Amino acid sequence: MVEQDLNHIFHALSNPTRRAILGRLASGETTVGDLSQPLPLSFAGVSKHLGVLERANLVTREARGRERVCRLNPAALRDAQDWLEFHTRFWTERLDALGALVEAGAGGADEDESEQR
Amino acid sequence: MVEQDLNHIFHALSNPTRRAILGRLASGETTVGDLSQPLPLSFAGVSKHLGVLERANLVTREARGRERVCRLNPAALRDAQDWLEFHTRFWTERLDALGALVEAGAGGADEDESEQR
DNA sequence: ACCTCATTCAACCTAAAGGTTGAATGACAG
DNA sequence: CTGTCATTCAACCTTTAGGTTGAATGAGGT
Repeated sequence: MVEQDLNHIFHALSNPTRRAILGRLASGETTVGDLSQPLPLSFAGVSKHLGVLERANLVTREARGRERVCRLNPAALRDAQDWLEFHTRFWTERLDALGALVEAGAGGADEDESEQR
Repeated sequence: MVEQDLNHIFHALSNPTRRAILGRLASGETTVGDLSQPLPLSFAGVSKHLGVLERANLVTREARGRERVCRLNPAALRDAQDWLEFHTRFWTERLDALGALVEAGAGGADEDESEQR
C-alpha cells in the first residue's frame, strides 16, 4: 500500500454520494441500476462515482449478463483505517505528553515558552 | 458532527502534502515558515493547504507576534476514524456473514444464486 | 434479425483544487 | 517612522471533479 492509494481512498471517501453508495453496498451487492435508483443523479453520474470507488479499490464491478454487480472490498477501507488509527494514537500520545509537561512543569507560570526560534 | 465535516476531513486527508504537514505537526507545533521550509511549494501554497486543514478542523492557527503557530486538533481525526471504524466493522460482519452462508449452504454447488431479479 | 435494457463512453460544461506570482498587512528592530 | 520579516490576499492559470446529455456497446428476449 502506497501514498497514492491513500490519496485515492480518502478522495473517494470525501464525497457524500460515494459514502452513501458504500453504505448501500454494505447491506449486499447490487447492480448499478439499483444503486442509482434512489440517487438524484443520472445513471452515467453514478457510473462515474463507481469508477472513483473502483480506482480506490473500495468497490469491484463484475459483469453478470448485461448488468454489472458491485460489491464492497473492505481491504482498502482497512488501509485508511490503519493510517488513521496510527495517527490518532500517535498524535494523542504526543499531545498528552505535551499537556503533562505543561501541567507538571509550569504550574501556572510559562517557563515552557522557552523556545529558541 | 455532520456529513459536511466528513467531506472536509476526508478531502483534507486525500492530499499527500497535507498528510505530510499533519505528520510534521504531530511532533510539535510549528510556524507556517518552518512548515513550508522542507516542502517543494511556495509559501502561499502551504498557507492554502493549512486553510484546508483548518476548514476540516484538523489544525488550528494562532497568531504569535508576526508568526502563526499551527497545532494539531486530534478531535477531527477521531471523527474520521469513528466513521471508518464503524464501517469496517459493519462491512466485515456483513461480508463474513455472506461468506459463512455461502460456505455452509452451498458446499460447492450454487444454490445460493437463487436471486429473483 | 430485431428491439430493448443496462451500462459505459465521449464530449461538453461549470466549479473547485492546487499551484504560481506580486501586492497588502501587520509585528518587530533600528 | 522606516525597513524587514512572516504571513495572507487577490488574481491568475491549468488540471481535476462532478455533473449533464446523447451515442455506442453488448447481452437477452421474441
